[in-house]
Amino acid sequence: MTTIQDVARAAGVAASTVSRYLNGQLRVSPATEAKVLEAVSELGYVPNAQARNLARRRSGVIGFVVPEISNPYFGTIADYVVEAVERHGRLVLLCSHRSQAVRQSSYIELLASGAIDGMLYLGSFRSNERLATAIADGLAVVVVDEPIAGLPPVHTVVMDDYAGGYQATSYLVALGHRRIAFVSGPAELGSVQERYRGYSDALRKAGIDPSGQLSHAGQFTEQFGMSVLPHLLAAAEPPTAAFVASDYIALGVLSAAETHGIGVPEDLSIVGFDDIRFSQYVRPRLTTIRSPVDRLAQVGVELLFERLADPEAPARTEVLPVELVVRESAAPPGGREPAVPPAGRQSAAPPAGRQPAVPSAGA
Amino acid sequence: MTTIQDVARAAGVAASTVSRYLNGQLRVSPATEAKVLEAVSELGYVPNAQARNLARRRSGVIGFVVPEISNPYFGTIADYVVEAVERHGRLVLLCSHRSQAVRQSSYIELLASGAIDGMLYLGSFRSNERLATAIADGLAVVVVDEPIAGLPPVHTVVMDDYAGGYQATSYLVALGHRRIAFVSGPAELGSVQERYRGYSDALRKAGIDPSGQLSHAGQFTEQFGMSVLPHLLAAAEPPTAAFVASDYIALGVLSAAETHGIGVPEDLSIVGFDDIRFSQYVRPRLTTIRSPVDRLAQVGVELLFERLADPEAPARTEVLPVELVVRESAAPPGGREPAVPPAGRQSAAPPAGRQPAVPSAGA
DNA sequence: GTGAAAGCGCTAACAA
DNA sequence: TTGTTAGCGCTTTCAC
Repeated sequence: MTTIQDVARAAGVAASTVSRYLNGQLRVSPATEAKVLEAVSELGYVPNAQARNLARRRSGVIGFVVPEISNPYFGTIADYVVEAVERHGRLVLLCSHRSQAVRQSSYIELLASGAIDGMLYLGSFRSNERLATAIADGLAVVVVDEPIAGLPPVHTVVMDDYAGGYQATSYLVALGHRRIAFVSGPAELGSVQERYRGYSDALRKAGIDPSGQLSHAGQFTEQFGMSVLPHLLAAAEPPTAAFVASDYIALGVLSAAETHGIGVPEDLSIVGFDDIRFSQYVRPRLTTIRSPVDRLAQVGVELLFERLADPEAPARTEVLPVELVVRESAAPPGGREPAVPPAGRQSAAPPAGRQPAVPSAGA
Repeated sequence: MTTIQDVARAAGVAASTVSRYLNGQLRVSPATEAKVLEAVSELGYVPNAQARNLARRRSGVIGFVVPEISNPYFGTIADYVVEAVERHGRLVLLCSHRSQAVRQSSYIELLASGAIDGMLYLGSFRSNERLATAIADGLAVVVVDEPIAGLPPVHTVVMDDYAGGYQATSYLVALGHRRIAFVSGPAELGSVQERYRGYSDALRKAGIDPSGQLSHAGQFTEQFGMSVLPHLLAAAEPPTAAFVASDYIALGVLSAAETHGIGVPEDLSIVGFDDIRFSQYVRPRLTTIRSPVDRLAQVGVELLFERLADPEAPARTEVLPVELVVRESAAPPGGREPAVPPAGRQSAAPPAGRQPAVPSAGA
């Protein structure tokens, strides 16, 4: 291994000169520059990352904590995170929730030990006490995608789940549906609650009582979607539509519908959430709410670097707008012609966003 | 930040004692142990990773280089990689091919700089000169999933693509098909070529000339699958089956088939490759070759740690067995009843594996 | 079993 | 512009 000393010696200058030149902190004389450059390429010098990090008191690494990277929704975010982080000249350490580091909550130690400079946290739990402690201790973390309850003020980026729920439901209402089920992931999650709130408000606005509707909460999996369909069909008055607040679940519902001989959208309209890649390949193509995962990652990374640059700045929360993507899985009840022209992407007059905890609601 | 010196002082011992005790290199007297332990928890001491790494001359981090983590096939591997690496007490640095670090080939520098101790390389190129140089320079890398041409001897883990191609094709032949198309990803990839070789040999064994069959190579995407179907249908004598050497492509073919009114498997049988998660949710459920991604990751990580422990050991190549998973997308031609009972998973007498470059072939 | 001391390779004052 | 001098916090000989 060749060190900066070797280079300095070969170039006939001091190590600090080499260091500063290589770090662009110094305009050196052309002569020195030439000598240093030659020595570097001659010796094939590559600065030692550990030594540099020790001296700089940072690691140059950002941790990305995520439930499971095999889920393409998270994987897509990861790709954008890597891209954004590396644009900042740093690297990404991957921590699956399934993994040791996270299970033992030792990802907090990753921060404490300086192995990572900051952390993008994407959790699928309602709350996380150790995370709360870490944030309170001043560790640099940005919460992403799923709001975590009970945390000290912290930079956060989430989708506008409320607006998404509102748009999806309004669209179904506009198509003429009156019995619209709500199917979603774990009921304790903030994102799920927001989507439900949007759904409820859209129903109320149409004079429909949300409490009279079918509602099922489970996991964000196809399996849950498949298992939930029979429950929908078994109702005294089965719904003619469902707002399925996750494309994964929606794909399962679609699959089960085919098995049960239920036509989509003739017998059952479905609007999903997320717009994962597969949603445009299934039949019928899934009408869904597109959430901007690219923005989520970019904004998350930006906030983290802001936090790193200014630990004192007040915590911000960014709520990213979503949009309805009209495809084939929703139509007027009974297979009638569309009452509303579903031309391209459109939004059904979304309300302002997540913030208004109590938007204009009818009984 | 509390340092090991602080702990030593508080415990009334030397820093080296604390260090050795904490690293389990030393049995200390109960009295010292108690004092050290108390000081540690009292002060909330967490060792500084940079300093430790500098002294130890390692980073404790393994790099995982991958085309794009949003692809669930790779994402699944990543989950297993993280798990296996953390079992070894190390961490995983994620490098997408799309990312800066990899595009500039500077992931080589990650190794040279000591930012990572070793690298799991998953590439989707036929060859990579800089990688070859790095390996020749003695950097610790293990090539995974896709063989790379022109590399010095290096630990490698791949699927038994040849056997997979052979099994898939034999199965279609056994069902009674005689016109079996081959659809796959980039023709220059070693894995694709192996699958084709298995396909060809299986055909020859059945007395079918592979050169008389339709063959299309493209990308590993649904889009390519959708675009390829019309070419299949346009043939003078359209194939009654296709070995689609990637589930992604197969999903696209399935989707296009529905659009074109082609029944699967009645009009066209399809066998995929990989057995990605979605393959069991599409209709018809995809009959495919399951490749053991969990094993791939585990073995890859094992080999890397072997390499780290013994840089001199000769390079090994592990070829992982695959298996046919029979579901619904393949049936006898013309929708007749199965000529072969497709009970559960079964394999159609796979030949030995990848190694025999020229297995028993009939004209 | 324990301590003192010498680095690991780099950066960052402070001088010159 | 360049060199000198201290460390960064930990591990690891080598004595005791």
